[in-house]
Amino acid sequence: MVEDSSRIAGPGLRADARRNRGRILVAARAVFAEHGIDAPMATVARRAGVGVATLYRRFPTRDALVRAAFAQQMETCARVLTEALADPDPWRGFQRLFETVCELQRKEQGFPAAFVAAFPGSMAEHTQARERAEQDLMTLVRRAQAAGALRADFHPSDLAVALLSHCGLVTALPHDSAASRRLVAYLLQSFRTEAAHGALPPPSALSLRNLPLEVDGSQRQRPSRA
Amino acid sequence: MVEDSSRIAGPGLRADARRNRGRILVAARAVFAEHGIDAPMATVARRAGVGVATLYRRFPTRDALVRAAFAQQMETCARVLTEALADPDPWRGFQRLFETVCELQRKEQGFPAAFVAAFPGSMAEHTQARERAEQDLMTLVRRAQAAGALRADFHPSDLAVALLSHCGLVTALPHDSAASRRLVAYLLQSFRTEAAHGALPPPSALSLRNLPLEVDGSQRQRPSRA
DNA sequence: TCATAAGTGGACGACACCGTCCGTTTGGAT
DNA sequence: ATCCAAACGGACGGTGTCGTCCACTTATGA
Repeated sequence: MVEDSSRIAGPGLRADARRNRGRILVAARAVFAEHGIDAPMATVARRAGVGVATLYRRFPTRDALVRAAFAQQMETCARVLTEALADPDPWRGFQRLFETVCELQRKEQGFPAAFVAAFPGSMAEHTQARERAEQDLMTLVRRAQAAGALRADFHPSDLAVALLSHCGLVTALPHDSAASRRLVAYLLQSFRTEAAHGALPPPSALSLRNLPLEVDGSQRQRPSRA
Repeated sequence: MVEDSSRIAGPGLRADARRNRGRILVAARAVFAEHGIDAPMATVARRAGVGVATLYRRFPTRDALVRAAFAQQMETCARVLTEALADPDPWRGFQRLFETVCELQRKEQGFPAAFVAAFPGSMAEHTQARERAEQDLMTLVRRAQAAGALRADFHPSDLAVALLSHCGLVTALPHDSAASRRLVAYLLQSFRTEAAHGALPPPSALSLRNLPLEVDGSQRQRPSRA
């Protein structure tokens, strides 16, 4: 533990540079949460109190910034998976894993978009960590199934499906945590073996006509433009 | 039925104008499906074989274009709801409603984004239709609950939650219909009273490391920018 | 056939974001 | 105290989208 905050916020950097790097990451999370994952780089820079050049020098591409900004959350996910694996009750581990990741997505507003965007190729560095994670997940799933708690036809990819759909929900309704909780509860119940139809969290206040979204032109989109 | 295609494609318009209007709507659906809901207006115009001015004259805002482009799908949703209400078996009606809307979201690629974007305020014109839809939905839900098929603590807003999360999923994985089907099946099962854990459709090919998404800068986002 | 109003298309100015270049400032080692 | 490489910030040219304006074309009714 010789290098302390150095590792998280950049080693071999001059003191001021390291400080700025940290500020940028904080600002990035805030801005991404507020304006979506592709807010102008300049906005992040301004919020961090640095010039654009500094931002670009530290993070050459938006992708690099996004990844760095949410690396901590990604690590949390991995840690939670490890903890889940360590739980003597595999179903409880599985449940906590899912609930915790969803809670993270709900709370860290910019995270869901980053989460979805992070799945793709690139991220070559993390490939190994990912492979490990996938192994762990498979083990957890098998154990929970062997314990008779997780339905036998549950497939590990179902977790990704569930997490991605939850991402979509919290992106559409960033402030309706009731909705998120409901979805999580429903999904967990459908993953269980027995229809242990327990009590659900309270429903969302959502109705077909009252939805807290704006309509202005700029909206969520997909890949390239033209 | 005096005015025929006039109503769908613009009344009181000159013949050529009406034709162009139709072309624009077709082009818009295609472009939105391919490039996301905020592809450049010029792209739509080019694809439709008209000038930008024509596009803007007919649809002053992107929002108007989106709404018009997917009005048909919205109407389909409403029709399906009516059909569901007419089904003697309320649970089957409910199930078909959910499955059909999800199928529509899956097939009409641009539709999910439009669906999410359409919920918000504006749309004042359709408010009445919406209120009607909400009434119908509540009736359907109550009937299905009375029949003992839909769990008693199901809340109408849960349908919106389910649909929105499904939107998120198909937006993230536009080509993985297996994932969509799985989610639909899981949700329907968790809505049922008895844990009639029937067979699920085949799982998605999704894994933690292999995901068919791109990473380039332009990404899904939320409302305003700065 | 003709008159004309409705319709059309592309050029154009305004604007926002991107990412780099460069002159200035500053941390930290001697 | 001095020095310089590292770090900084803002200005700037490039690019792409928006939405309007206007001169030209065409459908339609007399």
